[in-house]
Amino acid sequence: MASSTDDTPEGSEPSPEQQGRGGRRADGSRNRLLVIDGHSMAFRAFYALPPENFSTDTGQHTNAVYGFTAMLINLIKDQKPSHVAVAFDLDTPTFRSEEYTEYKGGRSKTPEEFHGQVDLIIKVMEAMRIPTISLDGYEADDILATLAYQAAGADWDVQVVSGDRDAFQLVNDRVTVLYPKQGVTNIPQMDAEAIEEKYFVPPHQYSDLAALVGESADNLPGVPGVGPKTAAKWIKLYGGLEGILENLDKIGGKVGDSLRANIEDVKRNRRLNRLLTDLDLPVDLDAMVSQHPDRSAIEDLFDSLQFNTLRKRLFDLFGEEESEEESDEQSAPPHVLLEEAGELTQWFAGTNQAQASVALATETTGGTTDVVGIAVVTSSAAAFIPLEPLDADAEKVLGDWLASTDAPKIVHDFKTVFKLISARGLHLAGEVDDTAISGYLIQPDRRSYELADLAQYHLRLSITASANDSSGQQALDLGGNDVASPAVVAAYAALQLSEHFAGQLVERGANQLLGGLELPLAEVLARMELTGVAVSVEGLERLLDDFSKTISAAGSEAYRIIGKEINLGSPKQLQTVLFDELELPRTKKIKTGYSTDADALTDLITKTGHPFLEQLLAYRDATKLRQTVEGLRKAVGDDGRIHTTYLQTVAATGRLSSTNPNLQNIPVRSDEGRRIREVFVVGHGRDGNPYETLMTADYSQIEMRIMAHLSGDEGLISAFLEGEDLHRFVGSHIFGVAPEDVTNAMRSKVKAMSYGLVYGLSSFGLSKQLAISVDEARTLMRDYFERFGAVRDYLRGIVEQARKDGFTSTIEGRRRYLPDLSSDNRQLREMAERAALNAPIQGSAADIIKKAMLGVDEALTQRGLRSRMLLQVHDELVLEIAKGETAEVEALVREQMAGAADLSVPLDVSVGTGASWHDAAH
DNA sequence: GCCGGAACGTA
DNA sequence: CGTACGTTCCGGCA
Repeated sequence: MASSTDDTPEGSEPSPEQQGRGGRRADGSRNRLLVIDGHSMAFRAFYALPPENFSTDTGQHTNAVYGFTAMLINLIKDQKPSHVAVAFDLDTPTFRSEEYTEYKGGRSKTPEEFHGQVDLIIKVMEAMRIPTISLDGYEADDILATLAYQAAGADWDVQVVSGDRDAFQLVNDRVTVLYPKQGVTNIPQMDAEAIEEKYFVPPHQYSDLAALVGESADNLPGVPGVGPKTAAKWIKLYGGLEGILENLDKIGGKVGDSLRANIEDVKRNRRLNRLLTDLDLPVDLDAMVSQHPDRSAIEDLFDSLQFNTLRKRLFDLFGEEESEEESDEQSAPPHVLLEEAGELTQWFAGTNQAQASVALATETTGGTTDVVGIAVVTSSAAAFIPLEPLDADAEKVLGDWLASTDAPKIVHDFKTVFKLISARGLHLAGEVDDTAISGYLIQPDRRSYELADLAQYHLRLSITASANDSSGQQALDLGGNDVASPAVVAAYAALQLSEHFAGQLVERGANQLLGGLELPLAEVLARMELTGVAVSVEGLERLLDDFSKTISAAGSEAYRIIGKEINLGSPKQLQTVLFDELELPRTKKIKTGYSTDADALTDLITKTGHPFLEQLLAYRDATKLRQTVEGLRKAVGDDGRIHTTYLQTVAATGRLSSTNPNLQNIPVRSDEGRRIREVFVVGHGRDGNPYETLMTADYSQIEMRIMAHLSGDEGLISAFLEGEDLHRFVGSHIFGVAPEDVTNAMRSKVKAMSYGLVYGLSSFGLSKQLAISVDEARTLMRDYFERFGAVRDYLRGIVEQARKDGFTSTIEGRRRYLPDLSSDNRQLREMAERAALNAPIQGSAADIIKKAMLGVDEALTQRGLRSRMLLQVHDELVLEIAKGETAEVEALVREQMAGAADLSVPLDVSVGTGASWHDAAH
């Protein structure tokens, strides 16, 4: 606890001008209370920051929360209060509104975007351990006044933060008001002098002045014709409002008449604007002592609010004490150093069969990361094995243990660990848990599965440095704890986490998903990543040239047309040219103005035919392609292959994602784009032997098949059983024509709708996509559901069930939690509903191809084939086929992919081969 | 230097 | 007012 706020300085020097011993801190300085009018400052923040720039991806606006929190952090930093509290109004009537029903009337309705933000601010305050106070029947201002009165009485300094001028009456030599001038960053201090300068009266008479002048914010009309100057003159002359009332008849002129005519209003104003200082508050001053934030609560909350910079600023503010406070928790369990074969053998024998958590100590130099040591922690022992140096015998003992399937291991991020140690020729097996994956299965929509984050969240355990980022200098010092400690801590944390997760995995029925699918898949993915895919560097360079030519041609033509050079990659500059200078019709509105995306531009072309648009689109296309190619060229490794990284814990539905580079979004839809697939080619083995061909194998219409299976719709199922063109089949039923009479237009409508259903498409969305009227779209959907009613029932049931359970499930039992299904924010709720429609389908497809990958890998290994899997693109696998293995591999791939799930419809797999990815497509 | 927004590639 | 991703560029802000 922060000792600086200890307010009982017993044993220390007594203060000279004691008014009460509570008024002093231990170091002799006065206590300083910061109290904030929550609502008024939340509103200020709300209007200072545009709501559209501050919202979570679930649609909750956070501008007021952000602004409020930022303001608070700044205030704490600048003012260094020893005590902090925030007061809020309640929605209930106050004595003011009871007396005067129009009180604060005439205010425009609270904007929709403000909704829910006060609750969030209160949550932030809880996480920051700052008391929030509200009192039935009273306003926040009265609470502020009471607190200011109490604190000043105890000889504290008080700062009242409020956007309400009534607070000025509280100012005295102990109390100042921080009154925001504009926004929430500019909050000047109003002391007695400042108030007198501005309103010509001392603070204790401000309320008299306000009663005369009126306060429009509170809907309190004053005396017409009387402004601050006149009011101040009277106040000075008669010593205050009381004196004025006694001398009413002496005041001459028109304003005097006006005053007499409105004197009841003035009296009422004065009654209403007097703040109460004698409330019975549920919290006393000592409870407001400034505390460190609840770190894990802040982490959770700021995660969901998507506040990243604020999080840092907040922790920086409390930074020093933080590390001190938690240093105990961060220390590694005591561990032994194992350096010789004998020591290793003995230690591992001692921990035989116990689940052992393994973590690496690594060192990164010039972009490459090397393993420098391995930490092993069990429930009863901990060891660290430095790899540099490690003699051959000892390395053999270690290698055998790591590779042993009989030695159960817990790892965090198995795939990365597997890849790192494989660079040293070591193999990792026997894994029984990967805490990153467990964490993901339990909570698939987390932002991060970093060990430190999970440990903090689930265990309230703080670990500072991750095992992976010991700095170079320390890493060399293998004798000390510098390298060992973070790795041992990491292994320790993973062990604790694994225990913590075990029960939850069982509860959720996720054990099979972990042990039977994700864990073995992690190793398959690791090998795919290590293998990489061969590319033709010359091919990439040729494309770079070609696309560059297109870019400069389209660019200069575009510049010629508009008569100047702008940055065609800047939507902002484009907006100026298109809508201000060329005066083209406005497109759909976006946050920053009007859209210039491809849809909007195409639309403009049909409307105006302006030649600039065509060049712009060509320029955009070509730059996008060049970017892709450029990214690929930079990613080619020394082995002439591109090694992507698959992320197994990112997509909330259970899909993989691919990064660095992303090989799951290589163009395929346009001719020019497909040229990029030509540079992905068949390559050589590590032994230098060439492979024979690439093979692609993909599921056709897997999502619609899953939809047919899950819904049990007889019509859809028979479509797949008959093996007919799905969209033609569906089209023939909806439009009531023979399959062969389904036109292309009909087919594409049906296709769009079928896929749209998987995403929770509305008739509005469908109409936009197909450029038809909403009416026509609605009819189309009605006909569709009339014919395939079980689909509609299924989709409805999904959302209902999910609302009841709180989650959706895939065919393998993978869950996605959707708490927003019961949100009272419509936008949030509808987003969650669409996610609920999609998650079981997209997720089941992910389950299926993951199972297929395990099957294919296993079959390849079992048959001793050299052919290998290279890529996965959601419903497609790319393999590299060794000489003479084409037929056998094709057969096994078909078998494994088709057999990966037992659905009520067949899983159709199409396979192609060729020298390039493009040629292998079918 | 960081971060959000816009745009666009894939399934 | 259609789900799930990753990357790049721009421009405002610190």
